[in-house]
Formats: sequence, structure tokens, C-alpha cells
Amino acid sequence: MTYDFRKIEEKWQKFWAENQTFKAENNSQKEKFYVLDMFPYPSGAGLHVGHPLGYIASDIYARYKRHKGFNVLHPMGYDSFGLPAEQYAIQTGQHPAITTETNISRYREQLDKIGFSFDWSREVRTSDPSYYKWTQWIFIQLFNSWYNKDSDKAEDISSLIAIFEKEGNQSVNAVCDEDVTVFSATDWKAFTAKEQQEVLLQYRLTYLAETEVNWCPVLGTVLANDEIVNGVSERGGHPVVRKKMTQWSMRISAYAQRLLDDLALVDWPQPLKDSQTNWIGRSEGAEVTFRVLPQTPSQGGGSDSSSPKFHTADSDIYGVLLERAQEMRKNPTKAEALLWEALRNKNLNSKFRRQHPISRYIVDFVCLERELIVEVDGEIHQYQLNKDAERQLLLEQKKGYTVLRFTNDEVLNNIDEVILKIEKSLSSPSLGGGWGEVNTEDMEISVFTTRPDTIFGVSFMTLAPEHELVGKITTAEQREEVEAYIAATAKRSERDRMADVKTITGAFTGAYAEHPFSKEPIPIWIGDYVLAGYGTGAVMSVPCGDQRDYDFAKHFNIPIPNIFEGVDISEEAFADKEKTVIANSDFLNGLPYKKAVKRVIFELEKLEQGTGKINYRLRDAVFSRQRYWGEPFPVYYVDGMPQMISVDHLPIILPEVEKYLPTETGEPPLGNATVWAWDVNKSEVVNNQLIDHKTVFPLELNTMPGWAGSSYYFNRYMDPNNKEEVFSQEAINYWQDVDLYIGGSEHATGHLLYSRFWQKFLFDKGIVPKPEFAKKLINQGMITGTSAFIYRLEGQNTLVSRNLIGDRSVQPLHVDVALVNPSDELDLVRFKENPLYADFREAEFVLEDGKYIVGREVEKMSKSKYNVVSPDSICQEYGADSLRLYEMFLGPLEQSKPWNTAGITGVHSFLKKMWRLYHGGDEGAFLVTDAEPTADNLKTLHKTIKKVEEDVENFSFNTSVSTFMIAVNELSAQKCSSRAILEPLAILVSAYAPHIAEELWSKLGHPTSISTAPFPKFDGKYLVESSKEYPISFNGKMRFKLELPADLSKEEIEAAVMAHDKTQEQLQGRTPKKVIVVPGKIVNIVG
RNA sequence: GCUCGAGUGGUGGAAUUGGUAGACACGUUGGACUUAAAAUCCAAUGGACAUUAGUCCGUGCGGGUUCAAGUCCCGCCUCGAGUACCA
Repeated sequence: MTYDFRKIEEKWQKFWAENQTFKAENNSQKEKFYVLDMFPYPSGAGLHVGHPLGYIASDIYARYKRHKGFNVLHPMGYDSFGLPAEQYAIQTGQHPAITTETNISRYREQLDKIGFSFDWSREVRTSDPSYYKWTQWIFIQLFNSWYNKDSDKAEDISSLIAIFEKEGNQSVNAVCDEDVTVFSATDWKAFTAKEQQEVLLQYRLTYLAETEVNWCPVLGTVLANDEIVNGVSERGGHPVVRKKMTQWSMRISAYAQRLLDDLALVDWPQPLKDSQTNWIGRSEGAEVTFRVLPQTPSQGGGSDSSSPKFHTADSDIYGVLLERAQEMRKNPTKAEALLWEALRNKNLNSKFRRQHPISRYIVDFVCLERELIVEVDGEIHQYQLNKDAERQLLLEQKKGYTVLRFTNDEVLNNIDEVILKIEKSLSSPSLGGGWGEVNTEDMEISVFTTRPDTIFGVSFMTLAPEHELVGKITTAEQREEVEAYIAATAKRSERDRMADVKTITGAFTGAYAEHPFSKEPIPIWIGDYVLAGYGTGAVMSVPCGDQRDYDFAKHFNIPIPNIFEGVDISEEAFADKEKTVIANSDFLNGLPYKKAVKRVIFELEKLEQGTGKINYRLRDAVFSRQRYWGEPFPVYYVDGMPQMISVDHLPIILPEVEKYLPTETGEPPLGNATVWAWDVNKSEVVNNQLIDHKTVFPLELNTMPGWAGSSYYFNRYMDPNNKEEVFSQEAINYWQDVDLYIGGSEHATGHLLYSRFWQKFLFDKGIVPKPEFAKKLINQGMITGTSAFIYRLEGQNTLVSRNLIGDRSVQPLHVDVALVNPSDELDLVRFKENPLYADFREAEFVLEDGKYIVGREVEKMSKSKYNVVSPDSICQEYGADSLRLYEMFLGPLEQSKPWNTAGITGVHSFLKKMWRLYHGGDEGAFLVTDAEPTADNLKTLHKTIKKVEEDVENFSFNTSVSTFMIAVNELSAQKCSSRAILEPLAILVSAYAPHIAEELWSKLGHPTSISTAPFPKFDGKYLVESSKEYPISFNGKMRFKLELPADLSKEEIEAAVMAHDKTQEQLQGRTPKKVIVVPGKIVNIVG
């Protein structure tokens, strides 16, 4: 009986489907194990042999765990919203749902042929309304949440509203927009409903905001940072520009630190962790404020003072006042301290100074730019009433300030009121006047630096050309140059800027900033090596400690002061933190890096010109796409404010549209929908014509991005058909998290970061029990293709066989690998028949030995290279079991390796050999006996059990295939037909080659599937050897082998070896200096 | 540039805490069976020298540690992946 793999595989695939063999139970006494593959997008091209690699590995692991007695969850589904189906729809008018459906059936067919043990009863599709109902639901949960930094987790928005009602927002420590204004409880209550919504939007975890986005005009959509490669779109390679749009965003930045910290909780590949760490981009340092010095008259500033504009005191008594002011800053009254705290923390969009000398006085608080003075009067000051009045008169009448006065009591008992009054004054248009004209008085530049310890090495500052201050500080003399430079950088595309990082460009603004400590003037430059989007868009340039600053300084002849002890900086900057010892830096002299950083931050805080700060590169994620084929938002707009549709009415189903393109007015494709308005009374989607903004409102026109549906699917698989909840608590508490997740490394910073974010959010809300969704993750390597080439003589229609080219000039052309046999010979008949190669029908062929030999090269598998091998053809020719074994046999799972179909005959003949092992009867009849197994039989079996078990646990699937081959070779040589050996062998192989294993299992007389048969138990007693063949080496080189009893002592071994003829022959009379004996391993004779 | 990973026969790749380098396959060569082919089976197969016995050289390169190094240490080279002026 021959091994008829086609019949066997079809039979068992049918059996598994009909019996739901792999259906996982949510109620089980067995221990759970969750094996997951990364969500595939069902593309129209179908699978090539590279795709199933990870699926085969995870399937082997899942099957192995079933043998080990686990209740295994091993689901599969489709991430079925996506661009290609939509692009196809735009081109052909075919509804993306139809294309998607077709592609899914093709995918399913291909997957089924490979014999995977998926639980198909749990299949999910992101584009299915019963699935995206829950995507919409999670979106609403995010909308209804804010991030409380004090509890360090997401909380319901109602707890925030409660705080607002009680005490306003000044004590709230939340992750929110940067420009929130401070309000009191009274304010909050006084706000209109719309104002309240606007405020809340600044705190919600998903929020609507005007953001600068990556707009791709060709695709008509916004792209996330990770969807852009080298400045062009990942899909299609279209140009991308920056554009401001109102978009939904996700406040992932709230989770930056936890996303970083919790990487320690998961067993993921280090490179993947590294790239997430890199992507989050935490840097620790300080934010330092530099005052901009006023321009001298000659610079066009118009001021007569050589001292900075914030030096508002009369110069004759400035010194005295300053000393007193500093004294007073150190010893504030309770009320002063409280108010200062409030003024600083509540972002009032205005900079206050305290105990500031003005004219001949010191005022408590002043906002110079709005010319507002705030005084807090304690009892002590009562006797001064007259004097105060006089001084107020002077400040108000002569200097043009507004003065607000509060009592200590007011400040201490009702700080909200006080702040409110100050805010009102600030917003009063009559106040101040500094905005209209260019005046550098009181301007400041904030910079972020990771090396505050090098602050005395600052010799210039550099602003991004886009920095808002550039226009204000540039002097008349420099204006022309600066404007020309800005225009030039704007013209350079993003791509040019990235490609060309070597060219140093920049311009001097003519303005100077003041060094916080030395008070020296520092020239302010602009340069495009400073990015507007990172940190504050400005740097303090320390050329001796930063190579970019160094290069810039060299290029523009800016001094490079050295502030490092014993370091030569004549050639390059010195950036080694560990070896740093600071010099020429006043109070930092002699300090190493860490101590210097601490000290300088302390000093900066004293000066109120800086503070320690942690900066992240991770930005909030834009969540809107101007696309049709995605999840619609459960959102309608009342008076421009977004409203969530109640969960009871979900899902909001994607509407039908005529065209899948943006509308003529530039709205997203959903703008074409005619039935896309929300009726709040009927609670249903109705015709747009009914929109009256009273009970019928417009719905959101954007859709969600690709990562929405894939960020929680692993949890939905636990209870995929639940109509009441995203999943039941019973289900999630049983399955908990993914034990093994296998997929490609291309998802390192996209899917895997967003999923971790959503998981943490759901964890905060008590919806999932684990803060990380996948314990162990493995990245499978890519399978590359082996392309074939034919060679055409330059300018002629002559094709030359590979080895006859010589030094002639030829043009290599891809030829379809299907036309080439394993010996690299081109099938000339089929080649000439193929319409693709019609041009060569009349071509002249230069053959070697009558054959045309093609060239070979390893490349990525792709249609355009004609090197795609499909799993279907392999299954047809060799069978699924051969395909599975061969994909594993190719090499380690994580490594990328080239596909070469020729090699598959090796594993295929192994399967045939194994089949013969069970069919040793007459004319190949099935033959298994109850004979006692021999010692050799048992040794082979247990050696195999041990190795396979170790290999699977270590995900070393390639080596276990070798082990099977060795076992079958040995057992065949031993002519073993013993049931006691062949039964466990079938179980060992079944995870890898399940079809043949099932067939043999049933022939062995088992009526049920092999899939839950217990894994054979390893017993070491069968491997105990009575003798050992020792390698005998001389000076480390193995010369001969010697069989010795295994229980000999060191001394006995040495004696036996020394007595041997060959040893004496090797030594040729010399006496060995030393004899090393490692019992059970090796003998080495030195000398 | 930075970070990470990897370099072993003609090819894919094995090799435990340092202990017989090249397991297992593919390919190639020779042989058996066959009218022939396919399939199957047997043998050889890192390189050089040698009739044999055997000797020497061999895990990207150069050093080192060790009785012993593919494996550990130092310095380089090449390739691949990620990232890109992140202050």
C-alpha cells in the first residue's frame, strides 16, 4: 500500500471540520493555553509559501500543547478593513465588501489545505458589523475617560467632572492638551454646555483636535508616522505633505512611561523591545529658559537701555532692590507662596514674575508683557496704606501698569476667585500693549536638553526655522538673510532634508539671549538641524559636547568653549557622559555628569529658569482616516461638538455610497452618503435631507484607521459571538492573555504598540485582567524567493545560457520560476508558448549541452520578480505534511531564509519511509506487531522523545524534523514493527505532520483523533550506555577513538589510553606533560 | 551615523555548561534494479597532499585566554533588519 497523501489529507481535513476537533471550550478543568497568529489582511494575491511559516510553527506548538493536556485556544480571523480593497473599489466600482469576501474565501481555502488546527467557530472579521460594534464601543470608552496622573491610570470622565464641579481644574494632575486654561468651580458652573464640552475634550483619551498631519494627496488620506517610509507613503510610495486638519486623536502619550516600563513584563524579542523603546524615545534632562536680550537702538529695537527689558527698576537703586527681592523670594508669606504656585501651575498663557523690582519698588507679582501687577497685602502692610496708594498711583499713571490687590485672606481661602480675577484682567483688551510692535522685552526661549550639566559650554542657541519667535526677535539687519533662509528650507522637501544631513545651513537672527548663570549674551541662530516638532523646537548649543552643535559652530566660526576637564576638543565634540568631568563652569567645576546634572537643575529651579524634565518622542496617534473602507465613528455633531451615540444603538453601520472617492468639496468618501445623519428621537441613521440641527444631526465623515480593529481582537477571540458584551468576564478570566504570539517583525511599532496601549486602557477600566496581552512573542523570519534569470545579449534578440556568457555584455531578465526545473534548466517549449515571453519566440538561443541554464538570485518573494511559489501547488504535488515539514526544516524560525522547492523531496521521502515503517507486511500491507521492543528500539524512541520535547519548548522546529528522520532511519534499519514503539512515534510526529499521523493512528486501531493523545513520557533509563567511545586527542586534535566501559574512573581511563598502541605511536617515545581526562566526554594528551 | 542581529562545505543548515566541526537534508558523482525513464536502494562527497597508512589546512579577518575555542575576551571587516539631525 502506497502513501497516498492526497487521499489521506483530504480525508482528515474533512474529519476535523465535521467533528470540530479543535473547538476550544471556555469552561474546562484543563489548564488553558492561548496560541495566536498575527491577524492577516486577506489580500487578493493569496498566500505564497512565505506566509504560512508562522502559522505552521504556531500550529505545531498548539498541537503539541494539546498532547500535553492543555485546553488550547488557537483561533484565526481577518483584519479585513484596509486600503487595497478600497483602491480596487475606486478603480472598478466593485464594493470593497465583495472583494473582501472573495479574498477571504480564497484565503480560507488555502489555509484549510495546509491542515491547521484552528478553531474556526471563533473566526472574526474586523469589517463585520457584529465585530466593529465593539470597536466603536471601545472608542466610546476612550472618549469617556481621562488620564489621572495621580492614580496613574485612566478614569471615567465623570470623576473629572466631579472635580471640576468641586474645585475647578487647578489641582487636576492630568494628561491633557497643552493649552488648557485655568478655571474655578464657579467658572465651570457658569460655562455653557458647549464650553464644558470643549474643556472636557482637552482631557479625553480620544479627542478632536486641529493637528498637523501627514496628508497624502494621491491616496486622499492621512497617514500615521509608521505608515510613511522615507518620506513617502508605505503603500504606493506617494508623496506626503504636512497639513492642518481637525482629526480624532488617541492620547497614547499618556501611557508612554508604562508602555516603556511594562516591556519588562513580556518575553518578546530584544530587537522588538528595542525598537519600541526607541519609538517611545524617553529622554531625561531639563527644560531651561533663556531670556531674550533687548535689541540695542542700532539693531532696530528702539530702546535706550543696554540692560534687558525686564530690568524695570530705576538703575540707581537696581542693585539694592534686586538683593532685597531675592531675599523676599526666598521667604514668601503663605499667601504669596500659594498664589505663586497657582500662577505658575495654571497655564495662564502669561508669564509672571514675583518680587520684581519696578521703578523704585518691589512688586509682589507682575506680568510684564500685559503690564499687570498683582499685590498681596498682609496685615503687616496695613500701616503702609498711604505709601501703597502713592506707589500704585505711580505705577498706574506713570508706568502704565494695572494693579490688582488681594488680601492674604482672599488668597488663602479663595484662590479660585483670585486666579479668576487675574485671568479676567489678563484677557481685558485695555491691558498692556506689547503685542503689536516687535519688542523683545520679556521674551523667552525654552529649550529641552539632556545635558544641562554642560550649560556653561553654551556658545549659541539654535531655533528651528519654523519657531514662532524667529519673526519677533530677528533684527532689521538680519531680517533679509533670515527670511531668505526660511524660504530656502521651506522649499527643500522633507525628503531632501533627510537625505542630506551633512550640509550645514543656518542663519544668525541678530538677537541675543542671556545665559541664566553667567548673564553673558548668547547669539541666537536658526538652523534646520533643529526640528520644530521635537522638544521645544529650540536648543542650547554646546559645541564642545554635541557633534551637530560642533559642526555648526565650526562652519559659522562660533567659539567652542571647552568645559571638560582633560579632554581635547580640537577635532570633535566630546559626548561621553561617563567620562565627563566638568570644568570652567563656576559651581559645577570638578563634578561628574550625574552630580552636575542634579546640581544645575537645583540652581535653575532656584532661579526659576528651569526644571528637570522627561521628554518623550512618542506623539499622540491620529485616529481619523479620510477613507470609506473602515469603521465608522459612533459620533454625530451638535453645534460642532462631537456626541457619542449610546451603546444600545451600536453598531453604526457603514453607509452605502455611490463613489469611494472624496467629495468635490474635499470631504471624505462618507460625504457621498445620502443616508448619513443621526435622528436623536428615533435613534437611527436617517437621510441627510432631514438634518435640521434640532433633532437630526450630521454624522462623522471620517472612518477609523487600520489599527483600530486589530488592537483588541485577541481578546474578542475569547468570546467572539457574544452579543451583549465585548467578551464575558468569565471568558477573559479563564483565558487571561495570549501565551504565544507569532508574527512578523514589521508590526513592531504599529500594531504591537497600539494594542499594548488599548490593553492598558482596558486594564485600567477593569475590563481585562492583564496589563499586557501577550506573554511570549516570536517574530518569524521572512522566506525569500529564488529568482531565475535569462540573459539577453545587449541590443540583440539572443538569449545566452548562463555559463556561456563569458565577458559579453548581457541584460538579465526575470523569468518565471515555474518554467525552470530544479537543475536550473529552462523549459524551452513552455517558455516559447508563454504569452509573457512572446518577444522571444523568434529569439536565438545559445545553449550548453542542448540546455538553457538560468541564473539564480535570492530576492524578496514577489509577483513582479516571478519567483512566487504558492502553497497550493506544493500541497498538490507533495502534500500538506511535506509542506509543513519542509517549511520547518528550512532553518530556524526567526531567521530569514531562501525558498528552494528542490529540497522538498528530502522531507517527502522521509514521509514515504515512515509510511513504509508501518507497512512492513506483504506487498506493503499495514503491519504492526505486539512484539517486545528491543533495547535499540527503545533507545531510539526515547532519544527522540527527549529531543523533540526540548526542541518544541525552545521553538527549534528545524532540528526536530532532523530528529524524526534519524528515528525513522534507525527504526527502519532495526526493522522495528513493534506497536510499543510505533504508537508513540505517531504521536511525536503528529504535531508536525498531522494527516499521516491521524491515518496511522486510526490504522493502529484508534477510533478517535490523535490530537489529544497524551504525549509519550521520556524515560532516561533506556539511554544509559554501558560503554563510551572516547575521542582521544593530542594537543587538542582528535586522532583516534577508543571504546571504553562507561563506569571507568579517571585513572582507569588514563591507564587504558596510555596503554594503547596508537597512543604510543602518536607520542613516538615522548612523555606526555599532562593528560586531561573528562569522564564521559574526552581525553586530551598534552606534550 | 546609531541600535540590534548574523557570517560554518556547492546549497539549506547541525553542533549541551568551551570537549570528536560539518548532524539531517538538497545537490553532485559512481553503482544496483529497469528495454528505458521515474521511483527505490547502496556507496562517496570541506580543501590540499598522499598508492596506502596518513599528514597538513579549515567555522568572515587579526590578536588573546585555555590542556582544548564555531562557542569566551579584545580589535577590525562584510551583510541584513530597524531608525534617522530626538538636543
